[in-house]
Amino acid sequence: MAQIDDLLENSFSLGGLAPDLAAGLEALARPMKLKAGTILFEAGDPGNGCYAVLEGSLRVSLLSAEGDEQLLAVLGPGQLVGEMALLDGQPRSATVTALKPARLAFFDKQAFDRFAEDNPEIYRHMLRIVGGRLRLANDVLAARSFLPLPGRVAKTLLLLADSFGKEVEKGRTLIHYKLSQADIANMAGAARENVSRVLNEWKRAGTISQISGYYCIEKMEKLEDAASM
Amino acid sequence: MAQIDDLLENSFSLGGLAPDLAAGLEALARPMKLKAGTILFEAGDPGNGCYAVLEGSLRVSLLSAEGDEQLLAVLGPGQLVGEMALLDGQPRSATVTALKPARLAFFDKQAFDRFAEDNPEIYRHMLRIVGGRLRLANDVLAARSFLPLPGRVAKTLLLLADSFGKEVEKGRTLIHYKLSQADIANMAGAARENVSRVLNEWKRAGTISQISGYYCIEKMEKLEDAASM
DNA sequence: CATCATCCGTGATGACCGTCACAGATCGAT
DNA sequence: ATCGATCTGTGACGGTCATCACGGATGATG
Repeated sequence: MAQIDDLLENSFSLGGLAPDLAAGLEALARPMKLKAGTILFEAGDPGNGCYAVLEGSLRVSLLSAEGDEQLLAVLGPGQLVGEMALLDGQPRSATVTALKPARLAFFDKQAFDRFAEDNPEIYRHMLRIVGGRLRLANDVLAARSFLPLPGRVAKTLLLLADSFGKEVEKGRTLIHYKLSQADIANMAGAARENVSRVLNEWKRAGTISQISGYYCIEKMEKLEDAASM
Repeated sequence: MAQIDDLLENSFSLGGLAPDLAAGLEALARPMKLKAGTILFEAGDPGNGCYAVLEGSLRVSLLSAEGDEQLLAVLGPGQLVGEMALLDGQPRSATVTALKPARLAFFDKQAFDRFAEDNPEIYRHMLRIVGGRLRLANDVLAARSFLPLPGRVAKTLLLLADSFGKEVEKGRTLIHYKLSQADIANMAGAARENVSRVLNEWKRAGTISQISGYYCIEKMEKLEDAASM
């Protein structure tokens, strides 16, 4: 359980809690595993708690009746998911799946509520997380509204770089997550074929590159420029 | 100040607070007026507090560099706006304007923070509000991703009916807010001309009508059907 | 290493919808 | 009541981008 503790104390999303709170939360957490390719929950399901990612990554997406996907986010270790269910009793608003095996910590709604009643400061923390999500959502919507296809792809890469980027060298940012063109297309809201064309153009121009399958941003400015509204 | 009190206790957004909390908030509120056509704040401004609408209505929107607008919401009396600034210290993420004169109650960030420290239950309340906004944002993004133009217009009308609809008669819902086609277009993410074509088609089919300028939904199912994904 | 599944590149085609253009309608203001 | 300003209806045109089609690359798996 030490690892959960570590994450709760150190991660971006869960960090900043007073030690006694983190300890209290740790006691609530129920560790669990998720196999590759399985669904954690689907939009419309009743929400009975939330999860923290300990290891692996989860994809959060909206699905249309025809099976089209709008990828909202890919969450790595330290991120919370499904937290909305703790607030209102509403059903889950998105679908969450694991591509590769993942380890999670589950927080039961009832237990969490009881804990929060005694430690209401925890809400302040949740507010910051949910607020951040809202900002992100607005940002994505703005991109969708104002930017043409290449701009949306640029925006997508920049967002991914925020979550998974490692500045491997001065000015070069590696996106340390295995992405298919289809993934990028589903985030940017575009057809895979056109994403392919855009990415290749940028590769030829030296704006981006691929290092053993991982995308690498070579000229950040070019992308920022394409993504600016 | 009795009116503020009324709103805080009765409104959808602010209701449900324990009476002593509502009273405490009332003490914090600073009444203010906004003239027609003025900007309350713009995206990028530092956020120093939040506002509750007492009278009139505000439009929340994102603006592109070229002046295009993405209307996120129209808020009527009882709604909170600018609450994100209370959570993190981030700048405002959207622009809020008043078309017609409005009366507001302003909550200063510092004062609010101090109050919330003593009454942390208030955060639970904020969470429900922000969570609702996030759900809405995802919903709008899904519509943008999956629905063709007519579907997005239908969705927009249904959303507006949620905020401003009065069931004037069995099955007929009047949207009690003055909307131009341009407004609807800016919410739906479409060109005004095409919105015009869609609305007229629906008028001819008897799906909607206009009563002294206000739109009225005659056949809700038709719209729901068009907006379903 | 052979086979199958997925992923990727690229052309051709055309639909959807944004833009332009403009006339008629509506509404406030003087 | 009149004028200007804004809003609305409708046609024509063209661009962006989704879709289809398919061959080649890459990578998992027995």
